[in-house]
Amino acid sequence: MPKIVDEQMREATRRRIMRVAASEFARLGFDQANINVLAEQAGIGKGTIYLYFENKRELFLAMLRFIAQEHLAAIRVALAPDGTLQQRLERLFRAFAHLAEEESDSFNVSMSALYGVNRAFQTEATKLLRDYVAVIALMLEQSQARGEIRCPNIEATALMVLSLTESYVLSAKVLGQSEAEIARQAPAVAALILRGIAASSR
Amino acid sequence: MPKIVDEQMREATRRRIMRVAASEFARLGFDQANINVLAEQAGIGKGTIYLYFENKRELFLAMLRFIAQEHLAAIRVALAPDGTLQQRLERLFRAFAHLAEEESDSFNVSMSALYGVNRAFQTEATKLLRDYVAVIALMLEQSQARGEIRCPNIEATALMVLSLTESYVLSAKVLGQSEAEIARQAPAVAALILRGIAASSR
Amino acid sequence: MPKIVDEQMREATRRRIMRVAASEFARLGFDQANINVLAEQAGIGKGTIYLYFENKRELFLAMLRFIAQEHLAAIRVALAPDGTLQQRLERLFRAFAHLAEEESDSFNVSMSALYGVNRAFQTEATKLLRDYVAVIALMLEQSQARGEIRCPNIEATALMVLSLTESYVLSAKVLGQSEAEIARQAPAVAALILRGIAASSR
Amino acid sequence: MPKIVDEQMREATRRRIMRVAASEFARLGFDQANINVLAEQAGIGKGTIYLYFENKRELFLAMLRFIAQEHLAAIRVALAPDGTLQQRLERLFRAFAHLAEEESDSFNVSMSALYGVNRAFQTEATKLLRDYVAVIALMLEQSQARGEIRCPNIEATALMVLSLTESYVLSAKVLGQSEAEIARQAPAVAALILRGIAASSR
DNA sequence: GATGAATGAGGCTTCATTCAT
DNA sequence: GATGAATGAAGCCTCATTCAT
Repeated sequence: MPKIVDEQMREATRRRIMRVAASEFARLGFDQANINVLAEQAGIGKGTIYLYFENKRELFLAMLRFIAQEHLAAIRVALAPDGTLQQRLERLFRAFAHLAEEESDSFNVSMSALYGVNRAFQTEATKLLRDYVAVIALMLEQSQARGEIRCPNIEATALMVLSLTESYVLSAKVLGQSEAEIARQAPAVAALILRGIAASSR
Repeated sequence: MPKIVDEQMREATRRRIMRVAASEFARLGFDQANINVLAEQAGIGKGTIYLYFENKRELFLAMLRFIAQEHLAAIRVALAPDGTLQQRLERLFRAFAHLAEEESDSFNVSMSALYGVNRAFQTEATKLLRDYVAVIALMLEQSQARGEIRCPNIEATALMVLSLTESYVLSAKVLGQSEAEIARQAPAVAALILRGIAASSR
Repeated sequence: MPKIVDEQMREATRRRIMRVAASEFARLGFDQANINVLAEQAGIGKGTIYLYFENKRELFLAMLRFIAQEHLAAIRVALAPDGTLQQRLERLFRAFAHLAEEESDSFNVSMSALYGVNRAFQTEATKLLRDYVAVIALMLEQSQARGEIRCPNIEATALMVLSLTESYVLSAKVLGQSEAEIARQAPAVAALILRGIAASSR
Repeated sequence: MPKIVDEQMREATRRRIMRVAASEFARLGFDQANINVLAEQAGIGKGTIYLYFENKRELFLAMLRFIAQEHLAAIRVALAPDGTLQQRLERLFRAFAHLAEEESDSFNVSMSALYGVNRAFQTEATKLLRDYVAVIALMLEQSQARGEIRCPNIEATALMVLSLTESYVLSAKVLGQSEAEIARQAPAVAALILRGIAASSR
């Protein structure tokens, strides 16, 4: 029995559904997104989705976790312990700018889940937010260990870093700036953050 | 004819509906919010809502504009030209922290419209975002005229101020911090912003 | 007390409502016609209609009887005992052609009530149909008394006269003929009927 | 795949819906007819109707075309080139009398669409009216070719034949005559028409 | 008497979900 | 396992009617 192949097939289909779901949910929001259309775009039958996900809500949550993992992976790469903190922050900013442009679907869905009103998903979104904060906190701890900064409240600072980075990118996008334009502001934003950290530690 | 009284009555009802609508839309999102429930909570008949608003969408937009005005008024008060720029930024931050706590419904709805995925309202939300940015830009211009700062790109800086303030409050709230806790961070955040402005102007 | 004037006023308003009702019912049908619009067109308040008619249905029926009376009056004039039967039939045909053109609202409403599916009004419509038939039957009796025709079944013949005349005009109108074009066919149709009567009496 | 069977099933359901629709629309008219009731009577779920027809209006139109086809078929049979023109006209009259009795639902709906006020369907109804006229015109042409009649305006004459036949049957029915009673008048009506044609051709 | 703001029953339609094939 | 035809709950909105002014 080609058990492994089947398992791979199954996982591939799961991902295809989630990929399409991200696109549709980003385009229309949770309620307006249509399972039938989604199935059609994934090239499978309506009923098939229910063989992979219990219901629409669970599909949404699975997709949310899936893209959060992808984003976290991208963030981890950006925050690799190469170079100065300033450089790492710049890479983080550019990573977000890139996600917002290249993975705008998943970026939008993610933002919407975090800051959107749909309380049905707030619990899950908060968990994801904590994951993001944790990754950044890890970087700050490393920098502190290296003596680059002195930071009394790592968690709050990590949150500050995340929220500034994220929301700056988002606002810039809403106002119509291109990825290149946004990326160009990386040094300034990174510097802003660094000084902020320095300031708040006094 | 008690024309004036009637007009006041009508406006009062309009506002009651929008207030309830803000609550429901904040709790459930646009699609899940139910006009029947909304009417019930406003203490009026189902059909009555349609005497005040053309349809659900128009009600949402009217409510959005209404709370944006209220928030803008609060922001203008916070940014009154008293004290130093640092102090004005602190007041701005506290004003947002206060809105997020006391007017959490309208704050959530507003955030959701700005950053949520519901593209149906993106055009309107962008307009409102520009209003917020304009008010902050005005303050920056005043500060520049006074020689407090030197700021090559007022608009971009205003956006930075807004997005940092807003998203910091939002994230802190999502992570469970109280208004008092958040407000305590006002000086640090304001300082962060100020240094950021100084940094980016060099 | 200006009782009489008031009574005249009241009757005038009643007629104005019915006139507007005929127009709206003809344009949209019973269900699609809107009482609010109707009131507006009649220049009175929504509630006022209910001071003159118990409800929408009763308004429709009253209007139906009212226009039937008008049409019957026109038919009686056309069938005045002047000239030959052929001439009277021609006048009848032209009267219908004229009604269909000049009073197309009431003509349509009338036809619709008679032949439309809305069984809610069929009883009343049947009564009116009998009135029409009776007027024509009277003419046939007069003609028979004068020896113009010999007609074993007056009622059936009257029905035949009415239905041919009416439906011919209606069909011609549906196919886009003008009143003048239709009226030109009066002699032919009258002759057709006359020969038909002669034929069926043998 | 049982493609053919499925296709037959689908067509059967489509027809069952249209049959029930004819009944309900005939009983209540377009607006008063209720999709829920209709579905219940067809023994299917509410939503199922929308798998077969886009909306209520389209269902009505489809039904209208469907019964028009059936009636046209019956008319064509009646007008088969057997016997004299008088005989063919008698068969036409009896066919209508039969339809009015046996298929009273579809007959009523058809009449209502043709002569009712619901302008929403007037365009379609006019098309159908032209089809009826065309079939009769064909017969008249054949008769003319055979030298049975001389008819300068075939179309107008066909319309005359149709409207007399149709409306005579309809009126008789409204006045409560049975199919048998109506059918008995076939020779008289046919003769009437024939003489009419002869008269108008002179 | 006249008005029109308020009401809420009612209906079309959508769409997540099921289940027989 | 995959499918999609069928389902029916749910919701927006209209409009005839009422009634306080």
